[in-house]
Amino acid sequence: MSEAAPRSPRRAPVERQRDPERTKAQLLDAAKAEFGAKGYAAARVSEIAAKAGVNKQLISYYFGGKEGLYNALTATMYDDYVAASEHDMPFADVVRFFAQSGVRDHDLAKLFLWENLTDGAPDAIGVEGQRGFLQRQVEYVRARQAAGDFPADLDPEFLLLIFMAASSAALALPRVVRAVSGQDPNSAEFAEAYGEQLARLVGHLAVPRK
Amino acid sequence: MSEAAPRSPRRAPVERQRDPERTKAQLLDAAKAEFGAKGYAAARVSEIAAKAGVNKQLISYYFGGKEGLYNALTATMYDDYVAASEHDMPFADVVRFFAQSGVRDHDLAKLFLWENLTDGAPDAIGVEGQRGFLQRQVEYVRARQAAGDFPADLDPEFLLLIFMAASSAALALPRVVRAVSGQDPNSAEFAEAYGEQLARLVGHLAVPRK
DNA sequence: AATAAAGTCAACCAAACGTTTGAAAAAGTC
DNA sequence: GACTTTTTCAAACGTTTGGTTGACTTTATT
Repeated sequence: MSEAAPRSPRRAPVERQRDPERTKAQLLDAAKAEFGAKGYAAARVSEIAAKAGVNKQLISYYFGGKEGLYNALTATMYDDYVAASEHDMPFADVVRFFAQSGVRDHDLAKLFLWENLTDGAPDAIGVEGQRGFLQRQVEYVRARQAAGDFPADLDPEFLLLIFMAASSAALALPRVVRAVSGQDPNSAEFAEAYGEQLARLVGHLAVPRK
Repeated sequence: MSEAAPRSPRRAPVERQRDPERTKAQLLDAAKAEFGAKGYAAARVSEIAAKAGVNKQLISYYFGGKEGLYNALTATMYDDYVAASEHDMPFADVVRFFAQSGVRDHDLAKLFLWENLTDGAPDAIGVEGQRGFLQRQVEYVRARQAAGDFPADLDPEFLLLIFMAASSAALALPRVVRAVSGQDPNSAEFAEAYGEQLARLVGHLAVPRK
């Protein structure tokens, strides 16, 4: 082991033993998993720290405690959804997209449901981004309705609500899913089949052309 | 005050100072409110006892602790729903019924959602009653489909899931409701309007007669 | 009336939890 | 290379929480 390897001409990016950015990212990741799985009250900071592989004190150091960590997490929660609002797909596909969000990022989707069920702070952070996203969706539904995708006597706002709620069945009502269909609500197969049925239902709402 | 009132011939039911049944009922009521509002983990037994107006020790005495109380509560949770399954109404009305369950018994409906979101114990109590109720609903949807209320290419099981999830929008996604419609998701007006829209949507799915 | 049983409560306890403290090790600066 | 700041950790702390103990009061039994 005495002969040193020839010094690599291109410096590999230094593997820092200590890296605050990496540590924070690890904590946020672990927090998403823990909060998503158990909700805020049942989540344990020790568990988050263990999952992130760091000392639990760093939660206080970087985020000011459990609550601060939760806030930091939910503040950026809707960015993914907002990013996906640059669509040009038929509404049936949008619904499919929603229905599979539980498969794409299970923890995030569950966190979203916890946040809604708790519904404690009406002035929660990140709501303005969420609101903008939702408003855009409503406008989109309205346009689709004008194009004949939906009957005229249905309100676009309610239509969006109905299909967002319906899309979250696998995560919001897993026990009902199991009892009714016998399938595993978390499986990709179920999400696929469920999204397909939802899309079909949307298709049946189209106003027949004269 | 010396003249005694003429002894009432019909003995009024004795107002007992101590009444285990009444105490238990008060605890169960308070538990439903507390668990429904905050979920199991965030619920506090002291809070439940205070709300019931009794000493918290009685929770251990009668139900064997917090968990026992929760189990006793959820065990009878579906009785109301099961009782309502003696229906003969069109599916649109069933959907309206679902959509307003959050107004009829807000705590119970939220408890149901907590229970689903947690989804910890797959062998939870009371599931057999729930399962029976749901199976009956599926059969009902199937019959309605045969009668032409739904297109043939939609699965009855998925249809039930879709509309159960959609019906719970006000409770499961209150923030989305507020952001999209601006209305108070807990108001009776919203439940009314939302149920109406859901019913209309169901109506549009009916297969046109030849 | 005496006695036993059941019901209720205030005070106390042990465990769990999030946070704080104090110090060590690494990274940055001059 | 010395000095400062940043990052990390282990241990201790104070608080909260669900549960228990033992006494007291009402109800039932004889």
